[in-house]
Amino acid sequence: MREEASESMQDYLKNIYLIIREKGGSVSTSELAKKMRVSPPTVTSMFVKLGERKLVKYEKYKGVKLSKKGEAIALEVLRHHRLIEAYLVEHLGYDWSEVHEEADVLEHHISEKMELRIANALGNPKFDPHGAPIPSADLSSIAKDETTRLGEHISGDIVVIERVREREKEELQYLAGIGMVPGKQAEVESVAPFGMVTITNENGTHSLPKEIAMSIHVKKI
Amino acid sequence: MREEASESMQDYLKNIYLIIREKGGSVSTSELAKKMRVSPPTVTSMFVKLGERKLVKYEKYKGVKLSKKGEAIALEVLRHHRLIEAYLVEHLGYDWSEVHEEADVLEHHISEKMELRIANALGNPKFDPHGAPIPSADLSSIAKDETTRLGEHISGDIVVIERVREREKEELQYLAGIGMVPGKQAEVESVAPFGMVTITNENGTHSLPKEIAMSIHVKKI
DNA sequence: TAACTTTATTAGCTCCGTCTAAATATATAT
DNA sequence: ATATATATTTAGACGGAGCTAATAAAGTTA
Repeated sequence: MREEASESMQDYLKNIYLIIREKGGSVSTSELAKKMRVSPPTVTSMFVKLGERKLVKYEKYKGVKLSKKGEAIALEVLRHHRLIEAYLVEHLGYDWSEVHEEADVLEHHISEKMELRIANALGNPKFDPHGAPIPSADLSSIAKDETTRLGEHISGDIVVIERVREREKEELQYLAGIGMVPGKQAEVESVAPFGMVTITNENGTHSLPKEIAMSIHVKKI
Repeated sequence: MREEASESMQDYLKNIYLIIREKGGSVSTSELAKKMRVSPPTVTSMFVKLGERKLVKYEKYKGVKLSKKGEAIALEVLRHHRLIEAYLVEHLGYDWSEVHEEADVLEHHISEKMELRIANALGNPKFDPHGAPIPSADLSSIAKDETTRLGEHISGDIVVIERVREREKEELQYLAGIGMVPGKQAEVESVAPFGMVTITNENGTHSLPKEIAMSIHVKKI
């Protein structure tokens, strides 16, 4: 499956998928250029190439959407990424916050066989250590997101953390340090006009900038 | 360390190292081209590039030798390769004969941190599942080869297998099937003039072509 | 040693993924 | 509605790693 796309193409497909899953619609040149830290012309030329290979539907000046095949490749890479993250935490003693870079590389290089063995060793998990859903082996499904963002809540809400989106390692380490990891509870103390959220949990009271609060997926209880 | 060389360069360095370790001297263009399945001009241009980067000493028409730095990179990659092979067998249930391809890819993509964790998980082994020595973490040493080749022995010799060099997966599977794996014993029944070696072990009597017999490292007992 | 064979190098091309600078489309604001 | 600002694409270049065809050096043999 993913052998039909180069490592670089796989990366573009994965990032297109992630952006669309988060905001829907299509992905623009500049959006992707920023996310992948390449120049806009590089993205344009990749859009053309992916379009020719029918991995993407590309309309000039209107961005791309994934084709069925493109989505399958994206899901396969994402499955690898998240399984690897889980494996590194469960079996090699990595910390939750430091698995991302390693997985970002290895996701392109493990075989089908290794994917299977890793999944088995983990008991075919449905979520990775950040709480992100792992696509199923047949790439047919991925758990639907039924969470809200911490940044959308109001004073008094008590929530349980379901997922923390991938961010800089230092930010994740900080969150881990204050107990804001999947499975833990927190109560929203207040929300400042500019979006700063203050919460209290078993570790005390902490304030989080809006952007961070929007990266924390929760369920109200 | 190895970040100073591209994946492709790492591969050349590793293969140069392996050839020199086996036969000494220097490595010729055609030798390496054959081993790596690329054309001779491709090898020549890589020799030039590695020479410029001082990873190799290249003399026109006389092949290459590794520099200190080139050897260190080769050893690092080899350490990765063999640790990964060992890990796949010990922790992910791979068979001895099927780990090579996976390791050949992953050797270039694991981080220092992962190398360390894998080595620890394995108890810092000195040999991989084929019996090949694993370079030490500081790349200063690699176990000296004190074995002979099965193909060098004569009728009546009883040997214990120390190592089976990497070959085609099917060949390794065959050898595993007849009990010719590191740790097992065998007696040399006869050696035909064209080098065919016939041995008897706990699985019965088997004949091996010379080339295979030369890939099996043993110690006489 | 001269002729021939084998091995290695040079020349020049290709594809991939990236870039910058210039041109053009689209979106926004006066 | 026009001018300006922003986003996107086109044009053209580059480095990496590979290839084939042509040339040249080294090695071998008569």
